[in-house]
Amino acid sequence: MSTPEWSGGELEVRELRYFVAIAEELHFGRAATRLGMAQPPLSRAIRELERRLGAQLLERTTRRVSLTAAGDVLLRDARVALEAVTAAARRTRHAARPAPTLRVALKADYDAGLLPGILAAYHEQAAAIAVDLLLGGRGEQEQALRDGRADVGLLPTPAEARGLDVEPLLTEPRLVALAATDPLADRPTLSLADLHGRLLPDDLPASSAPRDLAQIFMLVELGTIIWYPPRSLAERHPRLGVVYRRVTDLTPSTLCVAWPSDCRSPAVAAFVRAAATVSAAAG
Amino acid sequence: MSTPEWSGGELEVRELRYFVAIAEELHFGRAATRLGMAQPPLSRAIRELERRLGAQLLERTTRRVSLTAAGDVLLRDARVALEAVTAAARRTRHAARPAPTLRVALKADYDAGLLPGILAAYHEQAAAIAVDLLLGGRGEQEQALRDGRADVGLLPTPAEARGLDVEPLLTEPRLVALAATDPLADRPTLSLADLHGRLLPDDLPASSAPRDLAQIFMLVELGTIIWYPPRSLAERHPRLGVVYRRVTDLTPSTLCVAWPSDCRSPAVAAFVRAAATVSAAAG
DNA sequence: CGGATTCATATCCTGGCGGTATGAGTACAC
DNA sequence: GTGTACTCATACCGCCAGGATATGAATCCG
Repeated sequence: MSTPEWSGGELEVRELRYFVAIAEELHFGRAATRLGMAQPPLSRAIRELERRLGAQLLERTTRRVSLTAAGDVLLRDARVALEAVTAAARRTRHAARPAPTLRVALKADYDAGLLPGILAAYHEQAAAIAVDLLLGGRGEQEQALRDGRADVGLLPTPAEARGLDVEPLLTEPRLVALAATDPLADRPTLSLADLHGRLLPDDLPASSAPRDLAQIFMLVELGTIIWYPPRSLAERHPRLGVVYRRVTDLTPSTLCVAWPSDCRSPAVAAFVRAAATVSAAAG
Repeated sequence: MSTPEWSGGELEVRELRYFVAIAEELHFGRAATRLGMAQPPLSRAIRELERRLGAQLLERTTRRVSLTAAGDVLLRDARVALEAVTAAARRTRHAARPAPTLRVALKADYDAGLLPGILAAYHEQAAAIAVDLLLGGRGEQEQALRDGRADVGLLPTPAEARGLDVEPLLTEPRLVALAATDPLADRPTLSLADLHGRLLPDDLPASSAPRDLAQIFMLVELGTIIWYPPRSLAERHPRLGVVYRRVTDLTPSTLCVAWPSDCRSPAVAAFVRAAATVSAAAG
């Protein structure tokens, strides 16, 4: 049962990149420019791809290009496959370095104070190697783990865990951060209904979205936004002009350790063990 | 941050296939034969791959080939990436068929009797399309889901859920199937300790491993092996010469519905909903 | 020490892939 | 309705990537 439904040649990474570019641009000319090539060979490559798959991927008139159902399927799967290929290259290049490191992806200040303990426990283990910290914003940890830039991650409840193994470490409530001058700041406890309609950091347009804690604090102090940090983060960042209040019905935040599910590296295993140990001791 | 750590060209599917073949054979000549090509171009391709990755993948003397640490990393990741590429092709080809079907992978008799109900509930939904059943042995369901031959699976507690989303449907105890003539058959209840040392179907060498229920039953009746079927399966297969007994400390079996985690097909969603509904009604 | 085995090197050649020039179909202005 | 601009398809050319064959070099074994 090596290859039962064989209906033509082999998919190639180059073709997948071409197709993704066109599917995203829906325009052969622009896609060709983005790929750094001319339009005709691109047209021909897609036609060849369609022939080999026995599937029409794009509806095209001379004025409009659109995806077929099959094209939509390929777009999703091609992105996943390309990600896997680049991850393979990145991980291999890293593994070949004279002294490979354990690359830990995390979001600054979202370690619930566990990081120093975890690192200490990790370094005591035999399988431990040097650690590189990879700081990133919301969601970048998952991306880094999937595309091979990181080996293990420390992150609050991953939304998109596809391809990752996850181990929860610590669950803690989130608070709401308000301007001290906010009318609601007088009340010791709030509910989500009280906060309905308030802007969160993610609600701002990308151009003015805050990129770090200092920017978030400024916007909170001004009353532009409110913010739901985990309790441990709030406790470590007392700040004039900003108050924290409990919110009765706000879902808590769970700090997790995550790693690519096909990973067999002893260093990653050691890190996960260390994290589990420290969280058990803390919990 | 398009491609920060750029250290040479692009990995290609062809090269990954070459590398996997060599890594598995650890012999250039045999790998070349398997790939249907001559040995020299294969050697050159691997050398080029190593140059582009900046990583030595294989230690070779004229008499022995072995994987380096980096090669081991690439072998794992290349397999995953190749699987993703062939899955993309298979799914696209299937989606392009005039009337695509929902391909349900399952293990015969391991549906806990839920399948008819699930199919009925599924077909009542608007998003339902025709169903193809894909029967396979242990572990083949996961494989089929990952490589694009199946869209959704019904399977007992998947061991290797990498890249799959899983929803548990029904947990039920497993029993032990014994020859009626077995001394232990006199006792109403057993423990794992009583059965220590007995052969299970998986313990047999691949050549004589049973491939279906009839073969398993024969071996059980002969006393060659014992077997741990889920209760619902045992109930539907009473059989002369074989008795079922409860085992106090045997882990139960959970029937699950599983699907590729990046899937957005409405037909799959409908099937999962139907399965959840039926299992809730049954539970 | 000689033969067998196996990976590397040298050289040739074909076909795939990209480029340029041009055709053809469609939307839109007026 | 007709011209114009836009965009995808076709035709054709040229280069080099990648495969084949022949041979060399290194190691193991008797």
